[in-house]
Amino acid sequence: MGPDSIIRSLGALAQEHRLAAFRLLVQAGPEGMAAGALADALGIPASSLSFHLAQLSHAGLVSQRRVSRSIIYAADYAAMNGLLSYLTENCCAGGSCAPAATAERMAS
Amino acid sequence: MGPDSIIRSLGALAQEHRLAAFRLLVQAGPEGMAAGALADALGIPASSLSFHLAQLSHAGLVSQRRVSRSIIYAADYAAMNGLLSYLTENCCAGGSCAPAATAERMAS
DNA sequence: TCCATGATTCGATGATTATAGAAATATCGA
DNA sequence: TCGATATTTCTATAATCATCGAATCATGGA
Repeated sequence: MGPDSIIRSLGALAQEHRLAAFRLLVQAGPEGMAAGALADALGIPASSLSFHLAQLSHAGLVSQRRVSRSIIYAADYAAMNGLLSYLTENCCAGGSCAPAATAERMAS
Repeated sequence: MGPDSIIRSLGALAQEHRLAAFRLLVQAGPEGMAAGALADALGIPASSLSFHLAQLSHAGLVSQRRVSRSIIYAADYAAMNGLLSYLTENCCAGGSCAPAATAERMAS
């Protein structure tokens, strides 16, 4: 996971609607959510959402599969893992800013 | 740390020169680095770097202090911690994509 | 085949971001 | 005070990004 891919991922999440969409997909779990359901939940036009989903997809943060007429999007946990790993290893002075929440979860 | 601040932080890091600058600052440690030294290391004009540092600063990811004629920038580990915490808690389905690297570091 | 549905692509527009030289500001030493 | 140094602010320009209606594409049912 090179800096280029990291920058694409960061850029993909650095936008109100895309961050919200990704959070919804994470909540939705591996089942994912149809594009239409996402557009409804976010209250934005389908064509706008499609633009944003394309960026998340290009960054590798979401996967998509067609089920009948719907296209179902799902968060890619491995990609998110890669992003967090990069940030932790390269932007954190040897873990000195590893989130406490993660530490706690790891300990339990 | 609300979504607004998170988006600013993500956007601040989602750029080649800014990500590189932030990584250098993390490597530099709490002592930080002068703006000029950063510009040299990155090979970009001072005015361009100043623009980028302003964004990192606005996002709260770096602090600055004047020492004689130089302005020394330093990474803000607490802010980075906040960003990682948010991503882990809101974009990670209950820690299912917590980076292994963090887990290992926590265990040692 | 024809129509309705779910979604993407196209196209135009406005907004934001990146770049970098020139000018301005702040500090220090002579 | 004057000049040199370190940095930022100003200004203009180019490039990228966001929005959304209209047109298009894919699928399934009558």
